[in-house]
Amino acid sequence: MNINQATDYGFRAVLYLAHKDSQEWVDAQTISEHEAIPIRFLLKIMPCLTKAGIVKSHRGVRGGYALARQPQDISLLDVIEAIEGPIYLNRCLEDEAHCSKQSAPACPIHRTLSDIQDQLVLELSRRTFAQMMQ
Amino acid sequence: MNINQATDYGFRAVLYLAHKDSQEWVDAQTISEHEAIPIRFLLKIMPCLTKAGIVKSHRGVRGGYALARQPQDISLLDVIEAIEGPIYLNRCLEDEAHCSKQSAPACPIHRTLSDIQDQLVLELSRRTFAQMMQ
DNA sequence: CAAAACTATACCGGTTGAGTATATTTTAGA
DNA sequence: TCTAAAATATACTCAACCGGTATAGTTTTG
Repeated sequence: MNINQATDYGFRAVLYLAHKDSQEWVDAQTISEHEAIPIRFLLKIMPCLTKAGIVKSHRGVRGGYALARQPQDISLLDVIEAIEGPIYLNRCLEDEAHCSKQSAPACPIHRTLSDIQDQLVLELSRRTFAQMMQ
Repeated sequence: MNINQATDYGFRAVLYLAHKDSQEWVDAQTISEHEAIPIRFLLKIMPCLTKAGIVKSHRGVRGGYALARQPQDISLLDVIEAIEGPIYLNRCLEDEAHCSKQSAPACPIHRTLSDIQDQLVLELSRRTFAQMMQ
């Protein structure tokens, strides 16, 4: 029941870029040093963020990364889903076939967890990087 | 970011017992059959629930399990913590030493996740098995 | 004392997590 | 045009965890 380390590093990388001018390319080495993220691991994480449209990248000499959207338009949920995929509190909420009783919709546990998951996802989508910059 | 299968089975076992008379011992075989839980796996999970004071057990002939508390006094959180231990959305929320920047309290990401974790835990503690029996 | 039940512990195969390594591609600029 | 700086793709490693099974032991009733 937790966020993985790659996602945590992703949060930090995005927050770091949020403090920079979005016209300026910041290379992975710089992010790595300032945020204490292993460089090779960071280089594996960043493409997830670019594919999700959170960050843009530029290769070659003087290349690097910059935010692709405004900080107020990037939520914690965006980063989590970019790196880990969708959130499911229980595997039966991902695919009802996982319920060994084959009764997901009628199951009160399923319904309760579904409610709580919805609240969690909503809350994560409300928290933006703009809020965390202050 | 999810609840594991043992916990899911734990929810079902507790909910099943909640529908029974608490004076009556229900054996693992019966729970296993009604809730479609692999018997040997269930037998590994149940001691977590007894140690947490959620369920009581009785060995020997005509032994089994029964709830140790009223359904309205058992929350989803109780069962999760009994089986998985405490909830931490991020490993830095478990132990600040995990923060590679060594700045957990000052970190806006840490603070935000901490807020969200508190909300999640509160919500899980509000949902009781009595509510799920209706 | 025998059988029915729970308990403790160890094992196992598969998957995920965290991170490293290597080779490739793109680009700016000398 | 060549070189160096950067990102990308892919594969690898090693440990931990997950889901489940197996074995042996203890307690209790009748």
